[in-house]
Amino acid sequence: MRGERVDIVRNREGESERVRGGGDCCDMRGMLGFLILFLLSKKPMHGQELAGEIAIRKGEKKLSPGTIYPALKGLKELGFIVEERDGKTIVYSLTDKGEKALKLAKRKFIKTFFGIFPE
Amino acid sequence: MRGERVDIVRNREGESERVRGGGDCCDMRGMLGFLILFLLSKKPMHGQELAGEIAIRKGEKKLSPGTIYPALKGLKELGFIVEERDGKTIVYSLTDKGEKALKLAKRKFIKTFFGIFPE
DNA sequence: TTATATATATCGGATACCCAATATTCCTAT
DNA sequence: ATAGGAATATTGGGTATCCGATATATATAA
Repeated sequence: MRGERVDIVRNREGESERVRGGGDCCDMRGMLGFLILFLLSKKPMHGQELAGEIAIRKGEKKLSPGTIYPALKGLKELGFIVEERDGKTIVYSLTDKGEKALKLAKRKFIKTFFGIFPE
Repeated sequence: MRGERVDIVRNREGESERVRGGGDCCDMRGMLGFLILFLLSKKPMHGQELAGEIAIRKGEKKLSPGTIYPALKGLKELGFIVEERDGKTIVYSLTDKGEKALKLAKRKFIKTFFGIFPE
């Protein structure tokens, strides 16, 4: 089926559960640009590397090329990231503008979701 | 203009900056259902109360009725929340199913955004 | 050189998020 | 009873997030 989103999640007993995206509650879309900026701020990466890192964090399959490349293109057009070819790959890193934008977005994110993280 | 999203953010100098949603970086949409479940898990609330709480957290205007009510309707149809009329308002609270879904979603959220929050 | 594998890029389509505007319901005050 | 206000609800439209499929480019291996 097309567009189906499935997660593999480990429950308390260590069994893997197969559930609709976001544990059936909400699909946890969104904030892709934010997540990309955050990850690139820690380490410049190329597209597939980024997709792999996001997959690990989300516990999902890698984002399809139709998701990751348009997202990178958008951030580049906004002037938040720059690309540098490195052999077969294109390594992305934050610009100063991207750093500033990330900082603002982070502040907002933390305020919005305050209390979600266990102390 | 329609659909325009603007935030008011205070910068380091305490001046208020007017920026496109999410600090110009990414619009921070998404996860509305998740945020609603989280807030309701702390305290049952009615629609406008919820919208007010979200506005404070995001530093934005209150979500429009066209956003908050369909979101609540969806969560209700999924069986995650129940409503109880209280005079003029309808108070929403989590069901057991909603609690479970929130728990799973929280786990995923924390894993996805690990490192965003300053320790 | 040619084949293969990987990374990058684009396209069409589906769904979720979100808004402003409008409509409806319900309580309360007059 | 009725007028006003607040909460709730729906509608139409715009954008972002996603997917799978397909196409292109590049490096490496045969």
